[in-house]
Amino acid sequence: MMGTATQSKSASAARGKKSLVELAYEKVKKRILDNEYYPGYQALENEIAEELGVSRTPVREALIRLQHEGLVELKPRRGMRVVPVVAADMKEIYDVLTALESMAAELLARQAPDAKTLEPMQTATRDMAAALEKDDLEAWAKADERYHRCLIDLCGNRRLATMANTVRDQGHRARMVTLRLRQKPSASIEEHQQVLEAIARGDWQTARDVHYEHRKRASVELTRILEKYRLPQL
Amino acid sequence: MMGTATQSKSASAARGKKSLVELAYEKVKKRILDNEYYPGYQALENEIAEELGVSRTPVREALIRLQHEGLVELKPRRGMRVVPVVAADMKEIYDVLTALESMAAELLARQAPDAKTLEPMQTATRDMAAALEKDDLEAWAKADERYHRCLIDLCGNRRLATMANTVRDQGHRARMVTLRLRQKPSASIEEHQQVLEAIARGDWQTARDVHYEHRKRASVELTRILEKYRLPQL
DNA sequence: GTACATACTAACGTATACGTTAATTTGTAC
DNA sequence: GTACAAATTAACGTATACGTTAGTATGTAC
Repeated sequence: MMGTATQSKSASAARGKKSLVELAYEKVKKRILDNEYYPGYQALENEIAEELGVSRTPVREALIRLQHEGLVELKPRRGMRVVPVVAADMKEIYDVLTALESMAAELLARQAPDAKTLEPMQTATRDMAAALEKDDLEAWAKADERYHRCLIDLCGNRRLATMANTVRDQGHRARMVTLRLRQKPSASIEEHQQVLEAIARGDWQTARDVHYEHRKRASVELTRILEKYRLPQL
Repeated sequence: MMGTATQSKSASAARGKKSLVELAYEKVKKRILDNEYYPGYQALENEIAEELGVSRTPVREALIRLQHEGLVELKPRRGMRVVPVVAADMKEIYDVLTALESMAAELLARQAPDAKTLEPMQTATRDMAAALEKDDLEAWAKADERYHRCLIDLCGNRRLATMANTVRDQGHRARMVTLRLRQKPSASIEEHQQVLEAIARGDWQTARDVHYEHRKRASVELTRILEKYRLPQL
């Protein structure tokens, strides 16, 4: 069985420029975010290693990383378990996002960036409007995510960006599931535009405050839906 | 050499309830925070493993964790390197702390906690005043840290707490070094008291805003000192 | 059938083995 | 002495080995 998985594989990995740890990390993470490894799903280190055709070592390191990022739990004899997200978790996640992103909006506004810098965010906002016209919620969600991702990338604070990305990933599944359960998310577009205008004119207080309210509103909306539909875990 | 470090050690580790990874993590982290492994210090996985009397495996896992927490860098052939903190890093760190802690103050205030809950923070603030009377800066710093740690622990958001602790550790060394270079930090005590009062009466906006200004002030003060004294890296 | 003791299994934590390759050293030409 | 090529070294990434032990299965008494 799997006799071909010899050490000569390490050579191909080196050529491909990616370590087996990174590979395992990305694959497992993708499966979790895509809901292929559903909440509560369990698997042993061995199983994943065999699935990916590598030894336990890189899988183990990848799982440890995913554990620290809050996507899986590692229990001594039970392997990894995809951590389910409940309503209370979602509130935590959104509170952290609110804090970090409104700071990002402030930091970006303080730089009073030119139109060219802000264009990715402008484009994302326009794409959201276009997607909503066509009732394409998937596209809307993608554009929305792009907007938020740009914001934290542009703010210039690497530590903040890493942390915000980590918690956003934690809430990814829940956001996807609730996408179809809520009203048309039309308010977001207007709010994004207000934030963008404030940023463009260097009005960091307004940028911060409006973004803060934007996230807070989204948080309440989402939490309410989770409770209304009694979604126990996502 | 080190012939006694056989696998039978794993038994003793189990008895002691702590894995060798945790042990290595804590020891290396302590040495970094205590400035024993100074900024820029380099060491190979092997060296640390031998120092700690364990094999490379747990050391490696501990170092990877420290890397994700921003305390060390791992470079392919050079082992680990303690990452130096420059003025720009300090600004990043304080901006993240400002964002997270002012959210923590808000969250705590929204719970309108009773006096008993807030007592650890009250005590910490009083200890700060007492330490300052005696010109004991070490004690002041410890009490100050206790105040901030209590705040984020009490706010109830675990994710926020973990992240805030991580970045605070990143700035630990710099804070210690600058402790003696700045004016008597007397403003902090008054500000802490204002935040506490706001929290106690459930005034979450004031709690948030005052704490925000408190951190911002500290950030500017610290950054200015780093530049004034031309401290290149800490 | 239930309750408990014993034997067994296998997953993990850690140690060790090993191929690859970046960094260094040695060597050579000019 | 400098510039470049060949040989050497050793650190890492990954695979494999192995002891410990939690969890399960087997067995026995009632």
